Amino acid sequence: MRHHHGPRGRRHHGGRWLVFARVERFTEPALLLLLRERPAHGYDLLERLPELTGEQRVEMGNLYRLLRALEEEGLVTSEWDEASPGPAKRRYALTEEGLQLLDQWAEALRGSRERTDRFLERYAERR
Amino acid sequence: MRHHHGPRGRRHHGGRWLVFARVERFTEPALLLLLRERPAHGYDLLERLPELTGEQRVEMGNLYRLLRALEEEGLVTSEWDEASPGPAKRRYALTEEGLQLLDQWAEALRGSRERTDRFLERYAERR
DNA sequence: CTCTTACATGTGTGTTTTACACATAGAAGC
DNA sequence: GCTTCTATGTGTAAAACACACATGTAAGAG
Repeated sequence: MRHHHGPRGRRHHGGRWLVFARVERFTEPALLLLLRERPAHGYDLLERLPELTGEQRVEMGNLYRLLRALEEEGLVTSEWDEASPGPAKRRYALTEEGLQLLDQWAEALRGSRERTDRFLERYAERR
Repeated sequence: MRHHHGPRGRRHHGGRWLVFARVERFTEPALLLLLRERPAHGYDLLERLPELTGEQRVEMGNLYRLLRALEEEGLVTSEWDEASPGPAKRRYALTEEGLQLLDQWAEALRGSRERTDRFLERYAERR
């Protein structure tokens, strides 16, 4: 069994806290941005996501589920890529709706950045 | 029953997406920062948190649970405040461990800010 | 004195998100 | 034949979050 996860973004290690702060559901906008640059399949996105997320790996299981969820919502479309060699791959492309969602994510992320800035400024005061 | 929440940070409204991007578990560092400034009780923190989180209200239920969890971990201490008037209030104060965790959160948030910046720069390219 | 409102601290629980383990299969190199 | 890389998935438990509701003190209005 051995299923015991600690709290999400932090753990105690070597007498000191190690914290990793992430934006909630950040893989979604990261995915949309990569797909705006060019259509791609899941495994390809899996390799390119860490450039944006800063994590070693994104969970592949959740990634594939997210892609299918986005397709159900009409934010991306997909089709089996018959042409290219190797195992069958499903090629995803951004829709107009997905592009609009990406725009909204970008605006929301500017807001998040401002809040983080305010936090850090307030943190820097009164040391 | 009527318990159906949509996806976390976004909803479709009026033919357009409304997205709100938050850092995971952000109430924790916000709480620690407020407590570094001065000891306070839960209800007081509840009113001052939106300055940092940017949300209308933080869920009070989760806030009180978080405070007790932080105490169990030795990050804050508390005692009933007998002196002040009104309903009994539990006054929380930051410990040395809590202060160290706040420092790590601040560093992690600088990392998150940088990743957000990179995302937004990449988003701004190739319009 | 009774009623309402503000203060203050909680519990219960359903839904969503994430982490981790595991399954399946084609193709390429040795 | 065997292993590794590519590629797409399923199962599920823990954690995080949203929403509803419970409990009790005190102050002010009438």
